[in-house]
Amino acid sequence: MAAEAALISVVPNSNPGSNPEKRPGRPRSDKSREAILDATRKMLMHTPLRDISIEAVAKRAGVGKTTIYRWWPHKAALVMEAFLAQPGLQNILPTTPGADDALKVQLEKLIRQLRGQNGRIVANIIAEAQAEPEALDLLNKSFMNERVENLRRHLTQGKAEGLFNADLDTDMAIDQLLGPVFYRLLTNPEALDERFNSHYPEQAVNTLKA
Amino acid sequence: MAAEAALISVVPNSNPGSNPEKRPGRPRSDKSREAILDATRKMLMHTPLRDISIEAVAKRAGVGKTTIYRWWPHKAALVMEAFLAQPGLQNILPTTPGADDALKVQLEKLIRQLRGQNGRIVANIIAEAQAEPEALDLLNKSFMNERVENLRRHLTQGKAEGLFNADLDTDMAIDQLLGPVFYRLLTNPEALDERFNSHYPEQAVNTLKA
Amino acid sequence: MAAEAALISVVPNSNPGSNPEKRPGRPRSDKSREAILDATRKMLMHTPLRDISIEAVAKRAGVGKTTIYRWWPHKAALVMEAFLAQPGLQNILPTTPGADDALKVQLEKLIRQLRGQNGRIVANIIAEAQAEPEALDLLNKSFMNERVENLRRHLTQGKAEGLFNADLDTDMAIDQLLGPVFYRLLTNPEALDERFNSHYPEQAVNTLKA
Amino acid sequence: MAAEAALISVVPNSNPGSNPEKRPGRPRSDKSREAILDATRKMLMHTPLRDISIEAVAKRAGVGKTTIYRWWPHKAALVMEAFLAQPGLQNILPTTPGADDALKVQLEKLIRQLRGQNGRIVANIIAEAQAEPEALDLLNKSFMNERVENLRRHLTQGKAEGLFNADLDTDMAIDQLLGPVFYRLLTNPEALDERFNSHYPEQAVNTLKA
DNA sequence: GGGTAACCGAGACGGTACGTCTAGTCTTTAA
DNA sequence: TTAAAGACTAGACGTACCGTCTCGGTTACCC
Repeated sequence: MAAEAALISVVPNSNPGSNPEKRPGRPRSDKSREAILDATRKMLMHTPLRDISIEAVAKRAGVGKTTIYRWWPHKAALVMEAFLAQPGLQNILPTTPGADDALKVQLEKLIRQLRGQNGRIVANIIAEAQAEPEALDLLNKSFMNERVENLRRHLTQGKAEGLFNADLDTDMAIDQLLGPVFYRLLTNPEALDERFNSHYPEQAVNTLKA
Repeated sequence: MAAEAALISVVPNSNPGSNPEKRPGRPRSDKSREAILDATRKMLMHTPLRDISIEAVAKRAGVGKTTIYRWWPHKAALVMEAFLAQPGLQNILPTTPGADDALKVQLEKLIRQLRGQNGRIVANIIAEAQAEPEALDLLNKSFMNERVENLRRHLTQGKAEGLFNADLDTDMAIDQLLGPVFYRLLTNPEALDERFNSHYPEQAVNTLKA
Repeated sequence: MAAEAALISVVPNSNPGSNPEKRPGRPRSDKSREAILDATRKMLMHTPLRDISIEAVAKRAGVGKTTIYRWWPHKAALVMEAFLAQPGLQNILPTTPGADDALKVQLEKLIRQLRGQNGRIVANIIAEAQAEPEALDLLNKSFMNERVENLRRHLTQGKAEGLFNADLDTDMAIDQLLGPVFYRLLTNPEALDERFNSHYPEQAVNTLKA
Repeated sequence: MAAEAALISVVPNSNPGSNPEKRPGRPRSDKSREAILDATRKMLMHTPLRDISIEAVAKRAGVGKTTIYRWWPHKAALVMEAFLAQPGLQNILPTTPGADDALKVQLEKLIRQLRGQNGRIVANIIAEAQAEPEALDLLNKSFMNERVENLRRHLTQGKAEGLFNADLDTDMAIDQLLGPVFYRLLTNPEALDERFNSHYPEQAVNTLKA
């Protein structure tokens, strides 16, 4: 739910008005919107993002191209909405007592989310974002930030508790935790395997300890 | 020179035979080859990889499109050869006494190489490689591996010397060192700044210490 | 006008609906249509059909290639429409009293139309049609048939009047009249000269007489 | 045999010198020559002339492209030699007593030669020749002329015998006989059928009679 | 028997055009 | 009045051939 809200606030024009339908003119077709997102989702299953064209999405959705261009500024925005609005990508975490355990749980959850199909899609979104600076922002806002902030919270707490060294650079520590995961995702995705998932969080968090 | 050799062995057909020219037919034109790589290099200076077309490279190089397609299977392969065969990307490192210092020096060198223009290009190559599995291999073989192997050597040595914990997973440790660098490169390139360069290698290597 | 109508009914999609424009979406651009036909006509003046490329037509007309491919299935179809829709190719004949004179007039008119530039174009269309069976149909429907039918009418009438032998095979007689004209056009175009025009119709029609 | 001689004298460079092999250098390879003509013939069986490329002929014949370009100036020249040098295309006619019968026999022979596969090829050659003036000459010299001259001989004889009107224009009469055949071949090849063969020569020759 | 000349195959070269696809924009009708 | 449909210009894609060229070699003749 948090994800949904964040997404909506991020994708411009996604919901044209907060008040329920007060604007003049023909209203947006929800059928088209769903058809577009559906088509996108289905194509993401078996096609690299690079090879998905607005044109193809429009054709598959039975919709004019303009309808897509009106509501989403980039392919990246469309894909992000289609992708993130699916179940299993929310970042709801159980509350755990220790800051170190919380970090580990967060990392495990992330790795699990990035394995297989979904991982490929995220990798492709990151790739796409290299040529579309706005998309990079969108990616950070709709996917990265909540993970980052969660890590930051626990790191700060851990520093306060003396679990981690007080002069540890928090931003850098966050990147030390997340970096290896995305590095594998992008340069050697098969290495993001079960073994990695069961050892990496432990080793990564422990090396940060005071 | 090591880079050159590695590259040649990696790009298929780049050197058609190891014995000096025994094949029939008109031999490959070195002039064209250079013109193509030159044109590619120049376009990389000011254009995002996504917006560089084979067509444009051919035109700028004064060469037929076929000549490019004959020798390079992808845009990624072409770009990789053009980019990596330039000076300043070799990974020649001064020999340093301690394994920990050696690791830091390697990381600093890498960060310096990935800042600015070159960093954008590498990021774009990684992005391109997401849709072209062969290109990912090529990237690993021609750029990543020498860095990785260098780190591995020093990590192994460090473990032998008791500098690092003996049961540290070396592969994972390598990714812990490299991951954050590429993670920033891809998701927040401005963060790959001077400050990062002067603190990250120290902090990263130290957290690995026994 | 008859030619125009015939042509339109023959070229598929040329007029997308018989009712005057009720479909959604942007309507076909008449400006583009005219520009394309114009460009084609102008290129036909000085270039053999074989050397006219769709690409060049598009460029000269200031039009996207797709627009041409959307509306014309072949180069032959395009050329045929461009060529036949020009003035001087309609087959309006003065009514003459005798069937034999009518035949002569029709042949003279045809020979005059096929001399010079226009003849070359028709010859090229016939040539093009050898590799494109659809184009052969189109040629027959839009150019040949009206001449053929006119000849048939007068031959039938002539047979009824006893001017020609009653058991003359009409189809064959038509080909006996037209054949030599096209034969010269294709194998010896210079022979389609003034002398031929002033003697052939007379001799051809007379040999058919009872 | 006459055909062979005529052809050789027509295709330039086909026999590089009149004296039998006195020149220095490696002599022309007859094996390659045959392979090229064979390959061409085989491709003509099932491919429209337009879609036969020199490149493909060379590959099929196991021959360098240059070898073809060295000896034949056009595709049309190559095809003409390949096609005409096959059996069944010589125009050897039994001597018949009457000039009118001789004409009929010549026409029947021609129609039989132009039915089916061979007819398509001739049509394609005529088509090709529209864009290649030299080829038109070659076609006339190597195929048309002997038929034309045969018709002329018999027409002249017939006029002398009083069988045909003395002031009949011979050239025009020739075209009246041949025209319809080629006209059907090019614009309506299915009409070149058995029925046509059994009626046309009779009707055509008879209409010429005094 | 060495030199020279013309041939041969292979195949790379700079080009042109193909017909398709996609990007974004523009111009209608439908709601 | 806005949405949606679909035609528009522009231009890259990767492929097929064009006709030319440059190799290493071969096969004759000529001295």
